[in-house]
Amino acid sequence: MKQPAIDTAWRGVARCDACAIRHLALFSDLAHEDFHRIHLPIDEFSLERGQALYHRGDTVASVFTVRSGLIKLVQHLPNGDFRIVRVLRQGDVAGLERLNDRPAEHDAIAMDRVELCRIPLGVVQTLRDDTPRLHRQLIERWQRALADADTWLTELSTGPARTRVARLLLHFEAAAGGADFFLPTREDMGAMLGITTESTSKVTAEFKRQGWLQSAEGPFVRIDRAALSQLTVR
Amino acid sequence: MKQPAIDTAWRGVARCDACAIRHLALFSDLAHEDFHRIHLPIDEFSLERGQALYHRGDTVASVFTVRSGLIKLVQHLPNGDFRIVRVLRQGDVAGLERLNDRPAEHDAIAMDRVELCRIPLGVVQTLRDDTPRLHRQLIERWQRALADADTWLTELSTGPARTRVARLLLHFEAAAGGADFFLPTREDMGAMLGITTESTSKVTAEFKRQGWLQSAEGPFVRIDRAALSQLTVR
DNA sequence: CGACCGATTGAAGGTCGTCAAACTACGTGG
DNA sequence: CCACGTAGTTTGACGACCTTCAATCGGTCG
Repeated sequence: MKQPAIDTAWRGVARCDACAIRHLALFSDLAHEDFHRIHLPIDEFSLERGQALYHRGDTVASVFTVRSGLIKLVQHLPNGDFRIVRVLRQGDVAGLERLNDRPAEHDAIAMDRVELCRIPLGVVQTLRDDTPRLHRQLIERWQRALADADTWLTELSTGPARTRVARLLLHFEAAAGGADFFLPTREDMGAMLGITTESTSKVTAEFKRQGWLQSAEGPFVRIDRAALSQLTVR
Repeated sequence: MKQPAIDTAWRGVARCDACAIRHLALFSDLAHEDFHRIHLPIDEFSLERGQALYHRGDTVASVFTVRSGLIKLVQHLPNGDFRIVRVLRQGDVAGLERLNDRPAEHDAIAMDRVELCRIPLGVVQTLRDDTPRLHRQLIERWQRALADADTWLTELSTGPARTRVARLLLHFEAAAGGADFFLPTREDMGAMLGITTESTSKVTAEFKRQGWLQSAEGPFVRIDRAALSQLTVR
């Protein structure tokens, strides 16, 4: 379960100004000239499912941008319980709290194959104070993370199990832009919803029998949005 | 239930540099000269229990500092369910999202008598870009709000009801610096914990019978920290 | 093939939600 | 001063839902 943490396939120094997901990334608003001020290397790498990007308490000198795949932020309780408090996807930044010189607050674990960029803290810190555009982006990220957190509490941790699962599926579908999406393990879904793995399995199995949840290519699924929406109101 | 929102006892223009809780407030790091740059009036006012500071969707041109009392941030679901996603106390800032020109994301309601300062957005915005100290404070607040949100999800929305109530009580006591603290209504506690008012009442009543929760002066209570801590581990 | 991991299913028991009633504290008005 | 109304708390009975424990199944990888 516990991985030694980050040390994986290196993919070479990234060229941010030619980045394919630049419009989503932290540096989306930077002007061309701003990139000349980046001296420190930004490299691309990837993680396999289950590998840790960092652990709670770590003080790595980087933040990370998710290029593809899903990262779960996990928080543990002294008694062994744990919850997934947030899921990061394409364009999100992992390790924002490091910008304040605080140790990481969660374990960050890959939910499937994940591609990332490592951005040295120094790069962000120097750019932040000079370029209002980056600055605005950072605030924006913070804002979004907080709004997400509230949504999770309100929508995904409230009501009976079937309702929560339905909301989670609708959420993932919406985040994928309405397309087929990656269905997490039952254990992970349970940890997001505050219910057991078994309960999650029973509900998803029922949804499949009803035809409201169908598997598509690979680990992807598709849902009957209308049917599941019904479950969220009652 | 629904209050017309903010319009109450005005207490006069506040003098921030002489503020009694300045060390806790948003402007704590500002130098004396910075205060001369504040032209817009900052006024003090208060709310009674149940009154709204603002509602979801509002676009008031202010943020607010809590001088005393407790403010709950409430989020509603289409089906009528709702959760309290955070509680603001002395020194906290309400309406941070307004700094990004976003409408308020919650209903902000006084849990008891609350004293506040209204800070016009303009004041914060102009100071923010010039003074790194205020800037750091803002990031700091954001960070804390996010950490709080995660804690609530992990500790207060996980496990059986008695465990959650125990954790909530310990939380409130810790936030009060170990002193006697204000015990919210059962309904509010339930809305924080994701359980019903009745369940909350049954648990707190049992705690009282056990002597783990005793009422002190007025609406205040005191707890047996050791006993309640036991409940959080099992 | 055999081991392992995750998903599924079932049975049993406990917890919690629902519904309803009684009780307390408090403020209003007769 | 007391009656009454209101709002919040407590309590109980009952049933639904969820957790727990355990077994089985399916697929993947060595």
